[in-house]
Amino acid sequence: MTATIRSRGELIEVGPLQILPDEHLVRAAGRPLMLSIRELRVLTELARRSDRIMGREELFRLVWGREMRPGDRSVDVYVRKLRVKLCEALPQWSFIHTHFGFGYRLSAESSQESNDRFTTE
Amino acid sequence: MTATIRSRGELIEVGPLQILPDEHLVRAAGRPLMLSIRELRVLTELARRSDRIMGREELFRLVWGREMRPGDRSVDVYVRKLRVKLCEALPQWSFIHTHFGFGYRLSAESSQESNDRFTTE
DNA sequence: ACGACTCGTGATCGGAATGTGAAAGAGCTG
DNA sequence: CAGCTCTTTCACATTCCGATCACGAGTCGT
Repeated sequence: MTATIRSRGELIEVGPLQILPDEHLVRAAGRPLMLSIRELRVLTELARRSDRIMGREELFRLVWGREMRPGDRSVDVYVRKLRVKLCEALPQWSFIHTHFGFGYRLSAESSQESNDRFTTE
Repeated sequence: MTATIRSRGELIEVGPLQILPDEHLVRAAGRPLMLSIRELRVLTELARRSDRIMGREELFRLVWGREMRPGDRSVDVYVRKLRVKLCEALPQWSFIHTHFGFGYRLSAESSQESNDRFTTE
């Protein structure tokens, strides 16, 4: 293998994340992330609609290819798994944001720029 | 370079606020605001009639879908919640103005009248 | 100034939505 | 089969929201 990065197919960039769905590859600041198939699919669908809120049902339909049964927590579980791996790779960033009652939103936000409002103490 | 924001459905703009009711999303100077369902509904109804005074009863009817009982302070409470979040996001701006005895009015007014255009990265 | 009414604001409470860890099930490989 | 990884499901913990209350501050009429 050469060191040349040849990216075929779709490339989705969200902040320091590079997602190449067709190559089953995600890079966090250049470093490859080890994701399972489901994890990759969930992240990909979220990334395709980054900065927008995605309902659980919609996300489930896109990833699992069928309707979500009421009470199904699969989406939450995989969001959790992704958060853990993303936080391990890029601790100062947060990516998957919960919108209570609606769903999730993928946006690259660094903790540095968003935490400057608490000046007390 | 910001990617094109694909926004479907209604878009209401009030100064530096972008409200997308169908996406359950509000942007303050481009940054997403975390609002609850009720908060979003109240802000949306106010924004649909921006620069006009809206009575509590009318606002309550539109958001809650029923008649307001006398002494109900729900509208006030949610106006308060919205003010807090809007002020956190855009301290230089004031949006929800009280008209004593009548109701509230949504208008984007900047306290720094000079040159403070909101920066759009 | 006084009282009556309106509004601001923090607090509480129950229920619901979400976070989280782990067990159980399914599939794959040697 | 034995061991592994991934997926699904479950149970419990935690957080959040919405409704309401209480009290203080503000506003208006007299």
